[in-house]
Amino acid sequence: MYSIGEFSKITGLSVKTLRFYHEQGVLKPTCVDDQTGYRYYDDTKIETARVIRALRDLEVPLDDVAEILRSHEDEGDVLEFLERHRQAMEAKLRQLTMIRASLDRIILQQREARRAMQNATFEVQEKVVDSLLIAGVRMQGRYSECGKGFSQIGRRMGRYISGKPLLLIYDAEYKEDDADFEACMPVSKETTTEGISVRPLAGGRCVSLVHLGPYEELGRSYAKILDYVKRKGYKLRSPCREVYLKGPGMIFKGNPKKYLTEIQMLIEE
Amino acid sequence: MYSIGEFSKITGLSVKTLRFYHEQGVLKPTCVDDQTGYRYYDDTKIETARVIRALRDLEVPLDDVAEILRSHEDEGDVLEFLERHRQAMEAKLRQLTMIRASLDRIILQQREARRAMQNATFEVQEKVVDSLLIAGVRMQGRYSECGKGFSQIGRRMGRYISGKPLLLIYDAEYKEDDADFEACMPVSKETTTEGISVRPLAGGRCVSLVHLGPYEELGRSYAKILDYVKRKGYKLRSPCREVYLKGPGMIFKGNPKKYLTEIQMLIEE
DNA sequence: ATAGGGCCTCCCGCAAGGGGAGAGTCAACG
DNA sequence: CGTTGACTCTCCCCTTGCGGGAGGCCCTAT
Repeated sequence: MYSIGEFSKITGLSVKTLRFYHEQGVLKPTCVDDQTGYRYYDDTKIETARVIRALRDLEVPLDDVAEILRSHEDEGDVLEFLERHRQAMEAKLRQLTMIRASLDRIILQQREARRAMQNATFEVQEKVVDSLLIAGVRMQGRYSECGKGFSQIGRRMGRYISGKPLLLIYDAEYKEDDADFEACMPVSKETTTEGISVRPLAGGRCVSLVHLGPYEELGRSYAKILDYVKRKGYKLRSPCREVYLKGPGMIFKGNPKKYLTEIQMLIEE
Repeated sequence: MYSIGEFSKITGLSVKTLRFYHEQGVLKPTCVDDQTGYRYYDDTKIETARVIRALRDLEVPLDDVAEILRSHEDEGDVLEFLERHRQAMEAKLRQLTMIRASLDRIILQQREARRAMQNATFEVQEKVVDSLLIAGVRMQGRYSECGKGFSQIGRRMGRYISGKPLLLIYDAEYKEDDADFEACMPVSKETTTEGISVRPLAGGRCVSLVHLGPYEELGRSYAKILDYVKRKGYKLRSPCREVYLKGPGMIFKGNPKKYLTEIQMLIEE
């Protein structure tokens, strides 16, 4: 017979834990001294303790452990128990996997936003953009409505999004209330989804300007880039693009004064 | 201004949760009526509530949420916070993955044991065993020591184990104290590991007998199978094999009277 | 006799709320 | 103006699986 301290050293379960297991009826001492209340364990309890440890290491709830130990005679019950527990673990695992994926997306997004902030010159530049596969939702109305389109794409294509959201603007002139535009996300996989157009978007030479500040002040940057285009005598190819390098994130709305938006206007060569 | 019930419907956070968040200082009402203690929230709190929801959905601890909201000005801090949180989630995920793998192994083992119990005839049979890839630890001493070898293989090769443990017995005659044997596990991948020999084990025609009962009684079945071999005039090929169809499991020691052990003796053709 | 360690019970704490009791408040309806 | 039903308040206990500590009893050795 072992005292609780000795038994604790043998099994690796803390004294507190052993008392708790006694209270819960999971692992009862072989005998308890009436006078002193001292708990004593014998050798057969070592095996029981090992079983409990094994099950707890598998994160089986203590109540279930107790039940397993009670109906231990029939090994078939245990199998079904374990299968149910596996289901539970699997569910947790799926949830954690999704959380990790979300975190990865958010972190990547933040990192890119930070890099974009460092690289931005806030001057008109000429560059070549690659063609890329996009998923888009064409909309009419106010630009402020475009969030709906982005979230629709996010819900349907979440796993395949591979870049910054962008807006294609089909109007030749600025319209406030009845604009014609398309909310787009670069995607890595060509899937067919109702209401969402997945297709390649052609690249080419373009003039580009990164705008720092809230969307209401985009007009200032448009003026700057259009002035540049006019001086150079370039001919524009519709639609014009806005790439949201840094905007309201998935968690924080952020500070609009720090939003970064790249205006891209493709030109004919 | 919204009452707590209205705000609850707007944000999807329960009234209880809102009161709790107030108590924890995570989301304070815009004002509280001195007389009645009623909490009132304004529109700006909706955004805060959304942020909290987003972070809680990512299982960020409430204390961290509070800290994030306090130091919300600097978005860089948030990024590091999220990276740390990702680490934590990753650790949990790894643990869960290991638990799931263990559960899978145990469940599969139990299922196979059950099937083996149903299929066993307890008569000597002749059959052909396939060759299979094994990981083995050669040992000298008592058979009861073989558990060490199996657990060593389990620790090193856990992921690749693809079948029942088996023992190769190199002695020509029965030895008690100084037996020469090898604890083996079928594995799916040929890896090199110190102290463990991974190699293919040749198959072939063999006589086989499934033994039901504790290992101490194996002698009875050995007598039976050797008698059969002698009557048939077969010539045996060393080593002899014991396959542990059902023995002490990873959780339960089980009932030795229900242990199933298959004795396989390969014969020359 | 006393000192030191071991053991006992009882209570509080953790994370993130849920459930409910008992009492006070608000808004609408007759 | 009174009442009623819905709403809200605080306070307390519950969850899981223990850990920490207080205050007190027990055992053995010197």
